[in-house]
Amino acid sequence: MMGEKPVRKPRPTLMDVARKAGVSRATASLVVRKSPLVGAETRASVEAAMAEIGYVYNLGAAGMRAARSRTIGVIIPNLSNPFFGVLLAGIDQVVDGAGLATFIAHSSESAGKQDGFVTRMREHGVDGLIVCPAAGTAPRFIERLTDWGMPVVEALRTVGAGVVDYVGMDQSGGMEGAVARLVDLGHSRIGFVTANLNHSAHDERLAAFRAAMARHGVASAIEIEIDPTHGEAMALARQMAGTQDAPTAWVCHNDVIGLGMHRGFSDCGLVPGRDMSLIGFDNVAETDLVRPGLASVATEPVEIGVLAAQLLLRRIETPEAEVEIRRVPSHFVERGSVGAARG
Amino acid sequence: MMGEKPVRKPRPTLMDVARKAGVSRATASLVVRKSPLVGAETRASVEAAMAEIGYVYNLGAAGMRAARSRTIGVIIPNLSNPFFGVLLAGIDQVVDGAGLATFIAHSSESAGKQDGFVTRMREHGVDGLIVCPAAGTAPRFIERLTDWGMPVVEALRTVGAGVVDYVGMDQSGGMEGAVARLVDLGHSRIGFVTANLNHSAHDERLAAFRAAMARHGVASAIEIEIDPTHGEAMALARQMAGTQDAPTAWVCHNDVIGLGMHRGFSDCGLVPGRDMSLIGFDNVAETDLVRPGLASVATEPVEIGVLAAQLLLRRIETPEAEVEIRRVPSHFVERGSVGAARG
DNA sequence: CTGAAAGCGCTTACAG
DNA sequence: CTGAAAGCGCTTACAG
Repeated sequence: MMGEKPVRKPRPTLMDVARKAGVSRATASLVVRKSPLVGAETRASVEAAMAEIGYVYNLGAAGMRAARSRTIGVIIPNLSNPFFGVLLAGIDQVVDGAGLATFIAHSSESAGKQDGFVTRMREHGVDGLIVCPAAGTAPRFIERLTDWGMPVVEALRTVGAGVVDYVGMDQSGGMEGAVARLVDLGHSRIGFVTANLNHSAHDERLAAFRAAMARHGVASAIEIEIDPTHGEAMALARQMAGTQDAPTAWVCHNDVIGLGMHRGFSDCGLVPGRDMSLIGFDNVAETDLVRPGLASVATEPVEIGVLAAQLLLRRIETPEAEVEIRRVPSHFVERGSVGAARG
Repeated sequence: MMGEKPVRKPRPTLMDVARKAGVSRATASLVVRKSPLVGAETRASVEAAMAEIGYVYNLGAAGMRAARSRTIGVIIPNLSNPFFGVLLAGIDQVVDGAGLATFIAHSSESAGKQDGFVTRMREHGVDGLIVCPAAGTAPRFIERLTDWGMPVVEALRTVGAGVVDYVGMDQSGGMEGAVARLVDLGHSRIGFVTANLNHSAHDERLAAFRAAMARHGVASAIEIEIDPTHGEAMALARQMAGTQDAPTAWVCHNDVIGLGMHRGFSDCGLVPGRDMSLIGFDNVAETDLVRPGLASVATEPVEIGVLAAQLLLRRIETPEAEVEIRRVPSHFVERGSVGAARG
């Protein structure tokens, strides 16, 4: 058994490998780095030596000389939101595929924690950073990173678009689809429920809503800002259920709010899609679990993650490349929570 | 503006700091490491020098000599499951508090990918590893890590319990509560829906169910294994809705299955809690969104993450410490999906 | 509290 | 393709 003496064994070095294989250390180094300069026979014997003595490449030492760590950092504002888990999976897929490792940090929407992380990541010598800025992050945050010469890509939210690469979603396509469908169904009193978070995606969604409403010649009945939690959204729906002349249709900043309102209306005996229409945003898996299903706007977190990682790798490779901004389209997904307006 | 020449500036070294402050490099090093050996005045002047020239501590170089990286690795099988996001937040909280950074890797339940990650983490010189083993991981996986002398803690699932520290959940408390409540309500035909995943938490849940059933003198009506997806669970519920003598109550391996069955039964016009009883596992936030709410067994992902990180830090500090196994209690949470058995 | 020396494990030119 | 030398930026004893 163990647990008695799990003492860390001294790791063999490249010198040990070289000695074992009867070559110089430089040659062994070339083999490790898969250089084509080494002959097949030599390579085989070095690799055999490595296997035999249990050699482990020391990336830290290599990086110190080579001035790169084969490491990137990712800063995520909210790990409890499944949306970010999926985004992370997309990033990981590309970064891992390129042979790099990912540091993760969880800002909990705190710009202060975020500042600390950035310093730590820099001390660890990350080759680049993907950041989804915490709510309330100042543009100064990104400037500091670029002053350092740190390759940076913003994802989902931006405070420095135009200065660094950015991959966000195009809110307008999905929002237009949602509003157009509501208008088609005869709704003219349409409300928007936004979240009290200060970040670009929030502002863009609200702006996209207003633009779509204007395009269809409808005035927004009401815009309400709440904490983006199930509980707050349920409370709002219960209140609205008893309100005279409340909107006949609601668009919500995200599915957390949409699902909460769905439950709140249902608790009051109102059926979404019949008594009022309800649309969320993000199209998370749970929209299919409630009855009737919650219509939503689909965004592509995996694709956004993949693109962000690709842009970062490019930026690391080519620091002087043009700043690039990518917007991943969104589209409306209809479900039972949407129906015709009632007289 | 930038985007033109974000060339990485050469970082100042400790030698630069020492020169600037008029001290030796060793003294500067002591200041960086917050050693008490340095006088207040000297410290102040060194710190001023660091600030002035924009010094950034090079953790890679420091770690090479000190033989520790102030870095740990975490291997997670499924980032799309919000449960793991929350677990990660718990881990991060402790690790970050201790001043270490976290590498994350996403195995997607693949033991093969997992092997690759472990090698890479080792090359990066992580000080320790928290692993939630992918389904199907062989015990050999953990043995290899301990052979290397790598500090390891298993979380949520174990293939090497007794050999390394492990923090899991105690399935039995919550399961007993769930089964006891069903029996109380007069149910005698109780089914269990398990997931086709091969890992310890899966086996434990099934065993806990059987034990609770035996304790109450009930024979399981049926045990069914499915893909743990909403779709499969919905399909199963629809099938069961039309089955003569189907169980009057169901316990599910997790909330993904529970929520899927909830929707499936509802689609057939059956109301959980009235026409049959339904209990999930994990108590995710979404259990409160469906109507009636899905009863579930609450486990504590944050606490499990916190404990796992604490055990790892201890193990790194004290490699020879006794192997420790911790089980975080679970408890039954009743909601509307549970009701009296009908004649 | 400080200085000079050696070394952590690798890569980078540079000469063969 | 190979070898000997220097250096990446820090920490660790060790003598003052």
